[in-house]
Amino acid sequence: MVENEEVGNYYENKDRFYVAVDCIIFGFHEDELKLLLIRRMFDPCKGELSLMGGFLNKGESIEAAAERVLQELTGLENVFMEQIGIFGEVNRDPGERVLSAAYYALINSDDYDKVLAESHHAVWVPMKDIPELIFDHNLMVMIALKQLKRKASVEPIGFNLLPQYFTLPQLQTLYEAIFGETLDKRNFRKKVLSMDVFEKTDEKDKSNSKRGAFYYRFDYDKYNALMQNGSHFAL
Amino acid sequence: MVENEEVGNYYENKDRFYVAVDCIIFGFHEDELKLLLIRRMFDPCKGELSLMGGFLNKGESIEAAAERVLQELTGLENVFMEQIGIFGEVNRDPGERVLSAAYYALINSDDYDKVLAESHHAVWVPMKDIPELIFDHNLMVMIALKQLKRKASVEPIGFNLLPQYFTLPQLQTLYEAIFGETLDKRNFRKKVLSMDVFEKTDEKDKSNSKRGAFYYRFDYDKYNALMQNGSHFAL
DNA sequence: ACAAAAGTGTTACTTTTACACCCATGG
DNA sequence: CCATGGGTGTAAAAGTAACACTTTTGT
Repeated sequence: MVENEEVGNYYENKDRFYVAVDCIIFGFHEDELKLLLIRRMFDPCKGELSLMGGFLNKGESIEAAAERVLQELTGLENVFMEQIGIFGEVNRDPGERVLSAAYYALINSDDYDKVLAESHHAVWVPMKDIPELIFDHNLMVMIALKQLKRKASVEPIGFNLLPQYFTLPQLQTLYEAIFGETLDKRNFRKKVLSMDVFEKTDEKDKSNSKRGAFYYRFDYDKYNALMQNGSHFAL
Repeated sequence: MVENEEVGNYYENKDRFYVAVDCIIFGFHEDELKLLLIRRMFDPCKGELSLMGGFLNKGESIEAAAERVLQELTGLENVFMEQIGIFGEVNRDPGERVLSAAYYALINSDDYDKVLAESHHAVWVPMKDIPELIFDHNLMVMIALKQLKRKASVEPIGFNLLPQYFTLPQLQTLYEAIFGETLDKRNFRKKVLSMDVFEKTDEKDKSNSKRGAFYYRFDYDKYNALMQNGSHFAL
């Protein structure tokens, strides 16, 4: 018995579902990897912490919805985002059946619209202090972190969490935070610099030491050129 | 202006969407990696090739829907499946707006319900000969293959494509098919056997040579035990 | 006897890890 | 002048990649 042999009315009497997007927004501040969460001032789960989310609209692609939701909280556009999947357990949202497409985003935690974020009661929470969140948001965070680790070990996406100019000690601390392990200073620098996609500047950051550490910037052009030729990035 | 400050009726007047699941079903036969596709005997796109799909039902998790769809075609249960993401471009399905969650599955291409598959006009197509499929199914296939490669290099999932008993030459051919590159016989065997999760039998497969190759089987218990102790699989 | 696939070790090379001291500067 | 973080090279170890001949057996 092949149910589909019927003709026409293919979409008739199929069920339709609410679809949300939720954003796992990573930032890096005070040597820690953090998430931008919101304190919900609305039901369901008023007063609790959750990821920033929103509903998918008619005529809007899922990716566009994720970008819109991120922008509604941070004012940012053209941010590095990656889908981690759709979450569709029947009772994940106790209020109504809602499917949720989760995306993680990497932002520079100095450079976003703080007033806008404030209006959503947003707070930065260090990864190691993430409390219980609503629904299946803790699961989403766990998977996002796993995917971030994997991706960061294979593509230079960490820079999205730093300002344009950054020092090597900063970069190392960032990667230590992402991978959750300490790295050898000399080996780290050796590897990073051997990629030849960093441009050293003459400026120094003296906020962390008397001597000061040189600022570098990531050279996207060099990087793209290398990628053409089958090179491979790995940290 | 924070749109969400309103109370109650949270889900009111949000849009609802059709949600489908599509299965990228991998098999391995005649030294080739293949996909199980269906010739559509129904609209839209009647007569064309597509992935096996189906609509998500009320009260059914997305994962359950994927398992059901796979079973509708193959009769199989408890199959290795993994989500590759949700596809939500507005016009991906020209008939109606439908979101689709894509899953890939690994099955043993000798062991499924062929009559059932036949009734859906299913055909095995070698990966290298995949023609143009409907909608965004080619994109899904591409991403599934990428994910399969990555996963296979880090977890022993290839066995799902083979019968319980298999020979090392078979195993090697499989991995060559997955990765799309030839592997050194001695290095391959060395690595595989060094993992100590294979049990050699006394039986030989003589279908490919006069001498015959010993059958092995994958020992899931040994594997799980090793994984507990922080070991790491990689091919 | 021979064709055809199965099976088997060693060496060079590349990558990864471990490790300790001097430098520059503001206070 | 000294405390603090920034910067630098080398050697051992592990892992990966390259490579050729012998074995078995059905025809």
